[in-house]
Amino acid sequence: MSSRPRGPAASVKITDVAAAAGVAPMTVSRVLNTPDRVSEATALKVREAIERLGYVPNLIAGGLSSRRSRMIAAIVPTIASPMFSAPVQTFTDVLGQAGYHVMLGLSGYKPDGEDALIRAVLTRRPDGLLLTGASHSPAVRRLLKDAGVPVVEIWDAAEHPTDMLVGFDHAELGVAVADFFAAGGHTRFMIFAAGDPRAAARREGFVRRVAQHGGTLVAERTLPAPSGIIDGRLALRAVAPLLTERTALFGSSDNVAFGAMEEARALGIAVPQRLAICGFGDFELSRGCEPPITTVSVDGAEMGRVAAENLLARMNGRAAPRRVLVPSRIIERAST
Amino acid sequence: MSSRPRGPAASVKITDVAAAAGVAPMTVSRVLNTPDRVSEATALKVREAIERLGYVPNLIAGGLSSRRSRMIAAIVPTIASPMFSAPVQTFTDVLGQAGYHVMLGLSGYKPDGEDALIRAVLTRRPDGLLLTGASHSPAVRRLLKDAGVPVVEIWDAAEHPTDMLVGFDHAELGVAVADFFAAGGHTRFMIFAAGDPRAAARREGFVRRVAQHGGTLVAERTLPAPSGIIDGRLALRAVAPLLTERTALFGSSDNVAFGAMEEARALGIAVPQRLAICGFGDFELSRGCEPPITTVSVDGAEMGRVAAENLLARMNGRAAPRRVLVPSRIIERAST
DNA sequence: TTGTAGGCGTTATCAG
DNA sequence: CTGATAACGCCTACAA
Repeated sequence: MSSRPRGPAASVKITDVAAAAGVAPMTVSRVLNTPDRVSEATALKVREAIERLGYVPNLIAGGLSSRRSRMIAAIVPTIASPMFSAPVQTFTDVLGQAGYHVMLGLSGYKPDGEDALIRAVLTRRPDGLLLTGASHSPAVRRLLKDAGVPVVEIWDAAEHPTDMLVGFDHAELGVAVADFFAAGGHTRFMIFAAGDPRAAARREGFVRRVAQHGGTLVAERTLPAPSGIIDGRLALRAVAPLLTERTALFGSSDNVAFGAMEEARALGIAVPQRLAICGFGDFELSRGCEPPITTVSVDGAEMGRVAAENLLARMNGRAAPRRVLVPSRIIERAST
Repeated sequence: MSSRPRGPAASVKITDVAAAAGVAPMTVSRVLNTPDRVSEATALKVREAIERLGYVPNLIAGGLSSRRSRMIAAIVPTIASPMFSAPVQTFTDVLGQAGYHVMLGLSGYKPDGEDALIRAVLTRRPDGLLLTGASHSPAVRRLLKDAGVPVVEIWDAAEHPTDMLVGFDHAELGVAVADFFAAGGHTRFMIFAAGDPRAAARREGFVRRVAQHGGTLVAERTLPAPSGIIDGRLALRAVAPLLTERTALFGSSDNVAFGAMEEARALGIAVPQRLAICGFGDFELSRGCEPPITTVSVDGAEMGRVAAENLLARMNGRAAPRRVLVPSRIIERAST
């Protein structure tokens, strides 16, 4: 570990600016943080000095003193999927505009990845936390409560969120897709579900409802998380021999659905005549491919935006809803 | 702005642990940061106290004191594209394992987005910076030099990087694609290029080489950045009337190439017979679709990994290469 | 191997 | 509206 000699500008501190402007350090601080509490004349002097010296405030010091880090941690399984990159993108944008920075935590899909990450992240004293899903270890829940940090959970709809939640019910969504297929006259069903808890919930709802409709679950495959196009292709290839009659497939994501569709084409299985396909996520792919794929749309970007706004409200001492359910809806396209 | 009363655990500080363990605060610090300089016996006592009190170290305070924030800022245009989400993903993973956290900065595609972001981010005194591309405003270059922070630039191959660079030459890559098409006997060419500087460089190399081969540039379209599947479809539809003879198309990304291919199918234009298509990025889509699309592979994940490692080397006082060129290669598939 | 003193750069608080 | 003072919680540097 080498020590860290910094360049000239980084060593300019608030006292230097204060001296140069002929005011107290506290006045410089005010110019930066609460400009309306400073006379225009002194503010001008101070800003000139800041500019001239190339002063870059040190928010580490500021954070220690004020006990507000102005940082938010966002913990998602991965940003490789639009499922999570979309909310993180808008979350970061909205908070950035409010002067907050986002620390990115990637927990992967191992259940214990999150624990260590949250523990590590709390070390930075974030002013708020974005978590994915609402099922966390008891240790984590206690840690979060002790830390007293506002938390917003997305992509899930637990009855009792840790703190705040912006999400939807995956099982319900699975039910809706089963109903949609049944309304289309389907009696034979398949599902390709990824191994993560949320995909499992969608599967559970779907399978349960299929049974209620008296339908036949011809086959189901569990895919790795996160699952992709190739996973969808392989899964379809594996179940292809069972596709003797008209069947409805619910894919774990639009990528999976697309992969299944491409493999069906390669195998000469007609979509939607012999195989009807519904995806999940409304990725650009599902409406850009040919034929476009029916999917369940949940607005990830919107989830990120609302999560950011609720967190901001909370951090500014305002109230924020504990539980926001975002709408999900089936977008019917040519694949069904 | 409300003040921030924290829970019980957050108020436990190193002095509390020290008292509970019957040692000096400095000893607790050593147990945490340089365990080998502490006897096993005291380390045990301290760890027990940490556990019992639920102590969560405050890295803000530690950072102020040590002048090392253990944070790295990663600034990319967006994480909505695999182009950038892949390197950010591995970058974050590798640094996370080394005890660093990544602050995410999304600069968009407006040229001035980066300036403000870098300025804001330096305020946190990051120990290192990841930037996208190597063309930054003079103001930024000066700011970075003054800050004395290690910087690694990815996705580009400027002759004189700001500090370190892990990338490749986009113009050269455009040339290679033109050569590849020419070797396939093509004489008519098209390109769909996004508006960002790197896509523009690929276009420049491609167009230049096409001319050198005496080929005809039948058409070109500039797409918005970031461009997607739909952009590719629309662009192809616009130029379709010109596709009277066998033509080779270079797309700005695999998404664009895929969009073009789907639109061609919809219009009854045979791929690859009448229209040969090469994409860029080797996204999963290009090898998962039917037919799979020829593409230029650049390993974004690898770029992120190397960038992280070089930054780590530098931060630990070791030497790191100024300029690493990662290989790009054309992966030939059925679309050409 | 462990402890002591002092300061990192800023802001809350109170006084003027 | 402006200033003085005292933390914020930890680590560097030195000493024992």
